[in-house]
Amino acid sequence: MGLEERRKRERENRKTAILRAARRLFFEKGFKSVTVESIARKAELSKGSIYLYYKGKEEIYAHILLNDIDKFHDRISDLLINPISASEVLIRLSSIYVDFFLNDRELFRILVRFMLHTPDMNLPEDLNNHIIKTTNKTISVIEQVFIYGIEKGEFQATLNLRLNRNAIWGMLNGIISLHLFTGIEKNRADIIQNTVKAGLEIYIRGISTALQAR
Amino acid sequence: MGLEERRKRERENRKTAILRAARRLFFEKGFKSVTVESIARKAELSKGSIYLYYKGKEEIYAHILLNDIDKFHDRISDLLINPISASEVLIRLSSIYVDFFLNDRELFRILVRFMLHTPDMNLPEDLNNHIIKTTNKTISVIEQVFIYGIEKGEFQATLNLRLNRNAIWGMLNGIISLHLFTGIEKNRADIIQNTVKAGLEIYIRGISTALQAR
DNA sequence: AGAACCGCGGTCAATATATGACCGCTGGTC
DNA sequence: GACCAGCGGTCATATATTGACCGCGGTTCT
Repeated sequence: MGLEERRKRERENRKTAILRAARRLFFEKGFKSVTVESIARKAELSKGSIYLYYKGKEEIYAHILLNDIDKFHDRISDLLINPISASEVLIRLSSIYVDFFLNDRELFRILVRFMLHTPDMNLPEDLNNHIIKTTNKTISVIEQVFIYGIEKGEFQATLNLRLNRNAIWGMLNGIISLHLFTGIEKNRADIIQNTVKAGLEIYIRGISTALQAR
Repeated sequence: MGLEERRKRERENRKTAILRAARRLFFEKGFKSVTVESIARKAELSKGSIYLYYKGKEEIYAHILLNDIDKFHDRISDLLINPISASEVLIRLSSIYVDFFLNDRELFRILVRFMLHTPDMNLPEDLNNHIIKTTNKTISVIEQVFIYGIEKGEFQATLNLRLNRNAIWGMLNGIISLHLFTGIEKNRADIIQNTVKAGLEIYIRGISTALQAR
């Protein structure tokens, strides 16, 4: 209700307005071909004002990445709260994964390049660390699901965690990459989701104890 | 989407924020005992800023009156769009009238003093004219209802328009004044509404053709 | 190759907006 | 009638915003 409070609130609003504007632009054009001027216009500000809120174009980009990565990690982590079965969690996880990156190709591109150790731009040190840390935490969720599945007797106890984690991870990225590369559009997302789901179910069958029981 | 546009929009937002803040204060304390500083605080601005948007306290008050009067007139005018019967319109009109002024005592006080030609403050010339004009238009709605009633054969054709208009108008104001004066509160509004409705129905019976038919 | 040019990220003097200490007046108190 | 308190309104100061401008890296022209 105060006066200081109002200015603070308005400052935050400006910052998020810039982020929202920039996010849409980066999403559809990529980092390089988005100009600061265009961000300013979309945020209904002048170019100079952008620099009152962020150090520069790169920092804006960094914030967007951080937001997206954290949001993604949160969505994935939520799966562990009330797991029904390990298989189910894996399937949901994949669905979230695919959905997220089909809506955020730019982030996907960044993360893939990160994984391949060929980043295409210099991000600030701490952002780099954050990305690596959060990505690892997210990947480790898959491992945790495997552990949970083994504990519940759902998966074979002899499962190689790292190997299987990498397999799932790779499969997801592969399918997404393939579809993005071949230019499939967002409104065909269901096709991709079905492809992933089908592949995953076969994969899960391969590592489940049910197979052994027969 | 533009930049000029954003600033214009924000200016309007500030103006309405001030008006909203001021309205609440005026409503509960009356014109004199509301300080500009208190309006500024409620609108989360400094006192000086208020004067960037309005010439002064009086102008703010004037705008509030204008808004309220126009809104009131609109609500009353809407009744003429799809009239069911003249009696029904009169009853609805009275209900809106009472409801409106129970929620806006300050405006009621002003308008009554206007009608009695004893305004308690000097308002700008054009505001004065607007109030008089709009008030007359609103009063004339009652006359139009009578005319409509006569045309539909609902009321006696010999009805004296001005006399009956004044009677209704006076009755409404009288009942509201009485209740405001005796300190009845807003949450007892139903009692006032029922009083008005009962009185009005008797009045309408008095001027309706149905009586003659018996 | 290198000259000439262009477009962009980033800067900064100029402008617009917001603030609150201050002024003069008024109405009340002793 | 001298004092005071409290208010509406002002204005020098502080903060926020703007867009013309700068320099640099990349691209085209000769």
